[in-house]
Amino acid sequence: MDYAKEKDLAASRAKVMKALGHPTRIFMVQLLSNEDSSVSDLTKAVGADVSTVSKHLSLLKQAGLLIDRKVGNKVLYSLICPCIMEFIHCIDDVIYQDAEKGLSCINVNRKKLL
Amino acid sequence: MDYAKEKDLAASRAKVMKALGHPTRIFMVQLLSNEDSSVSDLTKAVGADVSTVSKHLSLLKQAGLLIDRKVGNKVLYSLICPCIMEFIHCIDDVIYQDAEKGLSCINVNRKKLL
DNA sequence: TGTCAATTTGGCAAAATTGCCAATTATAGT
DNA sequence: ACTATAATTGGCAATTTTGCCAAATTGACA
Repeated sequence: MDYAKEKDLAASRAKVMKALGHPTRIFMVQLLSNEDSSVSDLTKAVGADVSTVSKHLSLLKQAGLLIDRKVGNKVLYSLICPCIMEFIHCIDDVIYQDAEKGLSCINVNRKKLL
Repeated sequence: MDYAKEKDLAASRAKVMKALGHPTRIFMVQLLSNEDSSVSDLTKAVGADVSTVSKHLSLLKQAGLLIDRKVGNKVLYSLICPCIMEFIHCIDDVIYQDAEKGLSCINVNRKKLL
């Protein structure tokens, strides 16, 4: 077997995952799921150098997760897919399951449905 | 504002995302969503050194995504949350939306619902 | 017990990521 | 045009990740 297609798909998916695989970046995505924010707002919230924040944002944009627009003096970033948060909540199952051992992910899901 | 809790959550989430943020690792997760596999099987599919594959697997295990069990001569790995694949499909929306510009993620989702 | 196949671990060099500072660009408001 | 604020970019050192080889470990089975 060659798996060429599956590997291509994996590479595309990995790129997006990787973008989300940094504490500061996923934190900013969380903030942006509440409201569009400027670089300076995010910089305050994150507590790092502006240049660092700016680079993280452009990486997220590059991954297809954010868009930006100029408003007055500032650049506002927004989530392209607000649905990305549902997706992130899905990851939380893995974290819970890790926290309370023995409780399978499926049970966690069932719990939430009840 | 302090955001201490949100930042903690972000860090936990980032850890899992990061584990999935590598082409080889997410490819193996894809394979494991079909059937449990041994290190040697995965090694063939991936086409890297066994030691490399073994290390990737232990990283995924460490992230809470896989478990392993010994069966005869081999170590079989399996997905703890098969639901992780739904979550991965969610990412595909971002990829599609990137491919066909102008089609928002929400529309892609609507399409799938129809 | 000895051997062999399967897997993990140690070690290391190459590559990639991260985050800060300094310098640059852009633009709103005076 | 000038100034001040906002953001991006270039550059670089420090850290982390990656992937291979070689060596050690594990367990099945003769």
